[in-house]
Amino acid sequence: MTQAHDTKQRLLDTAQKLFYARSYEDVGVQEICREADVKKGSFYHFFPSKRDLTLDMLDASWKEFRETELPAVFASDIPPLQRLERFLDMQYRHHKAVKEQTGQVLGCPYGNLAGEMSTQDEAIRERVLSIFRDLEAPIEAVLAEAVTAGDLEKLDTRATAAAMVAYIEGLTLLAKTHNDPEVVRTLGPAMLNLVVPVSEG
Amino acid sequence: MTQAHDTKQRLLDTAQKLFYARSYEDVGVQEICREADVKKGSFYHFFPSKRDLTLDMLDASWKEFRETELPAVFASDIPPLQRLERFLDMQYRHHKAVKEQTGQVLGCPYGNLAGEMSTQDEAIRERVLSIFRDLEAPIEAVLAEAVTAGDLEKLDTRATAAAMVAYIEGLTLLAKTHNDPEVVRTLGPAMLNLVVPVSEG
DNA sequence: ACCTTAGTTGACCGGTCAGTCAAAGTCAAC
DNA sequence: GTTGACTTTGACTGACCGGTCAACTAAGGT
Repeated sequence: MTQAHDTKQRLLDTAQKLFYARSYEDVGVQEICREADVKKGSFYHFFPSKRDLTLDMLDASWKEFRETELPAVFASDIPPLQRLERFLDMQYRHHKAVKEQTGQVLGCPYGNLAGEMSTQDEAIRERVLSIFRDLEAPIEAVLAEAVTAGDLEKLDTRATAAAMVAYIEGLTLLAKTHNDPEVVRTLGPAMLNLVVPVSEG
Repeated sequence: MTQAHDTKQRLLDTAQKLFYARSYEDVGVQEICREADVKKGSFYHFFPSKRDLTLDMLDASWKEFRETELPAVFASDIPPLQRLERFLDMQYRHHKAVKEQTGQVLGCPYGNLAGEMSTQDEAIRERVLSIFRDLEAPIEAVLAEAVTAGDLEKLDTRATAAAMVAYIEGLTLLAKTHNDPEVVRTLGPAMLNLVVPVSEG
């Protein structure tokens, strides 16, 4: 009974790991199966296609991140702007740890997929888009709180949150290209200056 | 005599177009050859491998961009900070035009390749890295000029230029994920706030 | 005991992958 | 007008791609 659940979960976990370490197209279902110790027939018992596995993997991966990592980072135990710094620090430590384990900076699993697949698979593009939007929410909340507290001039919290997500993604891509997590540490704090004023009209 | 040069060039141009529209792994040398009307044997006469073609393509593509587009954008006919705005506007217009032609925002050809290939091919990663570094130079020059002119507080021009490249890349990836060039237009100007202060010590 | 259902297995499909090769064609220099 | 370097050609390799399928196993419900 848990065996089936386990097989499916193992496929999801393995796919997540392999896609993140390499790319969607470079990893075949054969390899996912080999690594997860699952026969190919079983793969297609659980998922109608590689693409559907990917969609499920994105949902599961983001759910996990949003429910376990994000609340801790954006918890109200420190002032709002410091939470953004904590978020940046978490990013830095993540890439540093990954580099120590694998020898490489792997970038953002969602950004990687977006860059590779947005023009190729509409469903995957939309899934990643909704993840990006999801990430904007707690950032926007923090910004609103900072404005209320008087730590920040009035600004377009929605647009600024989006700009910050863009900056994080770009920074992560740059760190991947440099293969150096320090890029995130040194350039990260500039994110706090990234302000979009309230649009007039 | 120019026939050979032409065949090679056609392969380069076709590869550039196809890689940009899709991805490195999704485009095979067979397809590049078909599209360029070149037989596969000829491909391997000119390039030892798909990877080497890609390296040559990156060199040629960046050389073209750096020598024809960049000088116009960063020309000294307007104040330094306005040149950054002109750069952003050029980006916006590019993605808008591409979307009108193909129906899709394709992102940054270098960023796409970096995201897909940095963990897979060291040579490609390094080539894109040197492109990113190359792009930082004119931005850094503009920043230095703006500081001299008193338009900007003193800042770490090198780090700020890198942060701006990161932001552009992130913005472009976000626009690709949204499949909407307007992301670049609305969020672009925030780049000008992206300042890294002079590091103390 | 029997049937259903979920899960598993491995052989199999047509097609494509990057890359190889030997032979033929082309053309300029001598 | 022949040589030799450059270029072109298309058939070929072995591996792999995503996906299919029918047969099989195991467990539960009745």
